Amino acid sequence: MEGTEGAANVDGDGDGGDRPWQSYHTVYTTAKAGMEGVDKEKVQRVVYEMSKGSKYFQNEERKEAFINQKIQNLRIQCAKLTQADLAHYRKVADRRIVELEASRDLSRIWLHVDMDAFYAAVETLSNPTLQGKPMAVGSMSMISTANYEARKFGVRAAMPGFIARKLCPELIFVPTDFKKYTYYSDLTRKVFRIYDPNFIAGSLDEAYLDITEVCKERNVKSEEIAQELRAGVYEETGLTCSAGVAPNRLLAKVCSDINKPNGQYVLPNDRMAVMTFVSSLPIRKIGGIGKVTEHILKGVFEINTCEQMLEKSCYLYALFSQPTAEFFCSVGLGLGQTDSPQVRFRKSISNERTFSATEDEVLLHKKLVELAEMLSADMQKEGLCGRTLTLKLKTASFEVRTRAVTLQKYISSTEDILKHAKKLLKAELPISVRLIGLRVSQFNGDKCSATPDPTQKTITNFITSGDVNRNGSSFPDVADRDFVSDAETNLSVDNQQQTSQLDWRDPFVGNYLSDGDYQSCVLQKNDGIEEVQTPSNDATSSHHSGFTEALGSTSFQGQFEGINVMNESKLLEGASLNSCCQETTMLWLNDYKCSLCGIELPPSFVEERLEHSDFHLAEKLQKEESRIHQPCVPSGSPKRYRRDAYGKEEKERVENSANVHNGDHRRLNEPNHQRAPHPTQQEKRGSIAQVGQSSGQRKAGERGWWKDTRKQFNERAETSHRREQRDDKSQAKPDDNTFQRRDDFSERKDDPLPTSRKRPAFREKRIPVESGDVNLVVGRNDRKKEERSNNPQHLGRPEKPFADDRAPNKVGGRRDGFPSRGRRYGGNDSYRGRDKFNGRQGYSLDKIQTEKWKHDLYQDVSKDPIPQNEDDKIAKLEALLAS
DNA sequence: GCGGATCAC
DNA sequence: TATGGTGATCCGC
Ligand SMILES: Nc1ccn([C@H]2C[C@H](O)[C@@H](COP(=O)(O)OP(=O)(O)OP(=O)(O)O)O2)c(=O)n1
Ligand SMILES: [Mg+2]
Repeated sequence: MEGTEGAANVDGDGDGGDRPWQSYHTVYTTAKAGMEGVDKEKVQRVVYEMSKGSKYFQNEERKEAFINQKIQNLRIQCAKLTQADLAHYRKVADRRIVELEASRDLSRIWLHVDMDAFYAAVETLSNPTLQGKPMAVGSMSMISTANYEARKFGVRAAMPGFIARKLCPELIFVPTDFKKYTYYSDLTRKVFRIYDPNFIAGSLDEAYLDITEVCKERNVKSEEIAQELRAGVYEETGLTCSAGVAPNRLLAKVCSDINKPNGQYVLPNDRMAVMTFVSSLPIRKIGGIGKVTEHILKGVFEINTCEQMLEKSCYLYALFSQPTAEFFCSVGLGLGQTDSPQVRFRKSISNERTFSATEDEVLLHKKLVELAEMLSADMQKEGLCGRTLTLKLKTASFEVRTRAVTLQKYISSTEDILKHAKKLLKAELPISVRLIGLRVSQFNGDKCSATPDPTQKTITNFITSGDVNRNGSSFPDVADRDFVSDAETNLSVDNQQQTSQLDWRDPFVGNYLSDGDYQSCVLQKNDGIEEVQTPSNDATSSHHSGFTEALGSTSFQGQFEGINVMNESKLLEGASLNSCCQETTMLWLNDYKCSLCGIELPPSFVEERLEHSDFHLAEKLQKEESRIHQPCVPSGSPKRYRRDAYGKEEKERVENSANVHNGDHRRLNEPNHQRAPHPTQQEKRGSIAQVGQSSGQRKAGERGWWKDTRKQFNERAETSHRREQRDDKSQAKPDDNTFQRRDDFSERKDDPLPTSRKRPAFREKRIPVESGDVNLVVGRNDRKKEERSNNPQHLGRPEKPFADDRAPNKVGGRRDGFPSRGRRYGGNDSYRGRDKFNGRQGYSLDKIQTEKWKHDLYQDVSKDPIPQNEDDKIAKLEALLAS
């Protein structure tokens, strides 16, 4: 902590200037285990030298500049807070903290186990001659992970191989082999199951086990279980792993990293122990707090440790959304999830490929076909059908773009996917890209293994088409019906003859619409009826889908719930106002909240308030005007128009034939099912790196700082129980292979119940800031707003890698072996917890918006935030906290 | 619903 | 020469 304080005088950070290599984006997260003793500065310099000037680097710089701008804006907002504002947020924050404290659950014992240098260790098992030599799994382009010998040189996961080789000329590269990793992963899970049949598998190499019962039944200490478990894993696989034990998953994960290579650390279920542990813990160690979040918290609030989250809590509540601020505070309290998450199903399936940047349309088309085929195969393997297709492109300059369409029909066939993907791609066309990806989401209920073939589809479409037409959305078919594609083709061809668009003839023959087609689509639509309807349709559509989701999906529930709450609160709160002068008068309730939208705006934000009231006025005028004029659609540039037309077209279709389609699909889909959900869950790892550099202040002591922390933790532990939590590496030496059978894992089925915390919707606070404007503007041509970050799911997470390793394609060149696809999802789970403590945050600084929860906060404080019946409890906790 | 972004492994 | 792939979630529109 001492070092931490020093960090307070951060300043602008020394990037840029004399030591450009220290810019935080060049910092590979060197905080990972095994980086002790590494000359970080040297690594930084090498990385910088090797990257400097590259397109990749330039893009990183661009992103960093953007974030720095955001930091600036946040600082400005901070500076604007008056004493009164701070007092207000102080109150809000304190109240929340007390409530969070009240939710602390120390009854469970969680163990997080994480294999050491997993892929590398497995490779070493296969080839013992690699032992003791610096080695990395991956290629010259990208490294998946590196063994500890290599880490001494600064080599690490996600680092391009050519840079790694620069750092360590003798580095041995081993290609990835996911089958192997999966095999060993299964072996480890077999051991995990012994201690917790419902363990939560994170990725291939990590898992969370609730060992509460085992400890109780066998009357043994958690550390003994950890020892035993690790020994068991070693015996079964010949691989070493590390474990962390704590009262919740978030901390267990942090603990498993403390004595990382082949060690363990136990954090007792004791509040003081937890608070002490967390007090000096760097925020970056927390899953969900990544490079950007760390940079922002450090840059704006000078927060380096979890404890400081509490110290700055009022600022956090003042500048971020409640869920975000709450997450941060919960981290400061060392809270995390302790329940057993419910099974979750995958929400999307995707695939993407990187290749040498090209603008060759034929080539791109080819890629698209391959992706569509693979994706379709994966979907059918799992019996999935989805209605939203998203195309992802990464330009030669590393800028990522996504374009999506939501269809009325659920699709899964290569043809369907391709048909729409081509349209999306074409709209972006002339473009030089280095990556193309496809993703399908919005699954039909869940599974729909049926519909795997054209046959059924054809029938469905046939029926569908009739309905669609009946509804008047004539053109629409293009997008949906498969069989109709013939018609579509014809149409397309015709148009092509008329309008042309040679470039696309080859690759996209028949399926693609030329610009002319788009236009005619639009025209047809207009003729058909639309425009007038559009407005109302949109509204309906939106509402409808929202409703549906709320009913069917837990994850979205919160959102809608939130909206409802907002409305209600509006009504409640401003009842007297709303009922009579809602539209005309805007008041600042309690001198903080807008009576119309609920946004909270401190009195000191004079300009913002004026702007805000102007906004409502404008809104009102606009409404009135539209009432008079009605619809009419302005169109932008041709290109843009094209896209819009496409999207709108789809939307309408959804509306018009939703019922019919749903019926059909349901029938088709229901049948199969089987998706063994194996709820793997995972957590992220918070270890990391050193952005430290960027903050000049702690540069010197940084490495030592955390190291010391580790030492402290160990000492403390030893002192109290004298047990060596740290194993000697002696115990395990991954040498001989021991492989055996495989197994599969089980899943967790408990249903957790939603607990207290409402879903974190991570919005930010939205304090209007004029500076926000600046920010927004900063965005480039298209837009770009600000950002946010989020999430960790210390919970579920699907598993990713999978054995397949399907040869990635490469176009111009090489290809690396990465997990190309994550099948194995058999179940996925990924849950996420919408629950409590997952990290996420959103930073923004943008305009103003109505922030519902903000109001909630306000109400909480000024009215009656705390449930009566809990007063006592709270009071007690308060006393506890005070002590 | 869409697009941009973060995070994790 | 050369900077990955898969999935989830958030936020502001
Ligand atoms: N950006 C990343 C990070 C990790 N992995 C893969 C390779 C790792 O072997 C595996 C597990 O990730 P870990 O973060 O647990 O890293 P290791 O197990 O390799 O090392 P450690 O000993 O630090 O756990 O996931 C990857 O492909 N890409
Ligand atoms: Mg690991």
